[in-house]
Amino acid sequence: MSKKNNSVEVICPLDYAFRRIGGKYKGRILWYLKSNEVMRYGELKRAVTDITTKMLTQTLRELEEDALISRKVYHELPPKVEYSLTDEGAEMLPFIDYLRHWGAKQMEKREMVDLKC
Amino acid sequence: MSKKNNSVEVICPLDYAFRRIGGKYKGRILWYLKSNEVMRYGELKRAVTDITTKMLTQTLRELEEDALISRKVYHELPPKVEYSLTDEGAEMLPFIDYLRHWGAKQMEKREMVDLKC
DNA sequence: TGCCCTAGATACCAGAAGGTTACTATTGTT
DNA sequence: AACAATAGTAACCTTCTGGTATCTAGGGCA
Repeated sequence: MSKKNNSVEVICPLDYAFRRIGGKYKGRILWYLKSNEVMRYGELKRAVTDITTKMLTQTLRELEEDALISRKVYHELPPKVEYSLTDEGAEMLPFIDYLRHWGAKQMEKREMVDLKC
Repeated sequence: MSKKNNSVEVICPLDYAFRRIGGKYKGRILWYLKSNEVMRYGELKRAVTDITTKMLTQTLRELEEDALISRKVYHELPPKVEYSLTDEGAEMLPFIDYLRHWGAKQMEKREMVDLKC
């Protein structure tokens, strides 16, 4: 998320992992990419209903920097950019699945309404 | 984390789950509780080396509100309070394990120093 | 009497994360 | 000539998260 590249970072792996997949939209983006193999910028924008272009771009850049997704630019007009999971990103899927199910179960228990996302 | 109890919350289970276990120290606290069965406030304070009393108390309250840990007060002097995982909290452990290992692997790949926490 | 212990509470503050709005380039279409 | 479509940028502002510092109760102990 943030990048304090001053000297050697000594941190807890759990914190590190959380920072890499935390953030308001990262989980959902990875999730959508799982189901769709490859998605264009606009498709993602429509999928993550409440995201703004600023946040989408920013989040995609962070995920790319972290090697969880890859970005393929087609030099065409109008522009076309495709996003897909990398192998490292795909490794996060079991974990995302687990969290989704757990979250859904908890929400049910609390009678919260599940916005199927 | 935050509680905006205005009307019915309609959210994505993934977001919901992230909010419940996100936060700077939640993962680590759950992790320590896993290894120790039950821990006192002061023990946790010493375990989570960089946490302040404010953040520890706040985080414990949130975890308790979310039913991930339980809090047992002994009415003694000096005070004694024990924290332990609930069943729901224990359900998070596989996920925490997964994240920890993934984080450790990634850190190794990036030659970062693992502060064993 | 004053200091230590435990398990916090409280007020105030800084910085990070995220939101809003407007703007960009380039080509095809009407 | 104006507009649509795509994939963004940039400046600015607000909110949220976490940090700092100080204070609490109530008994044991020197």
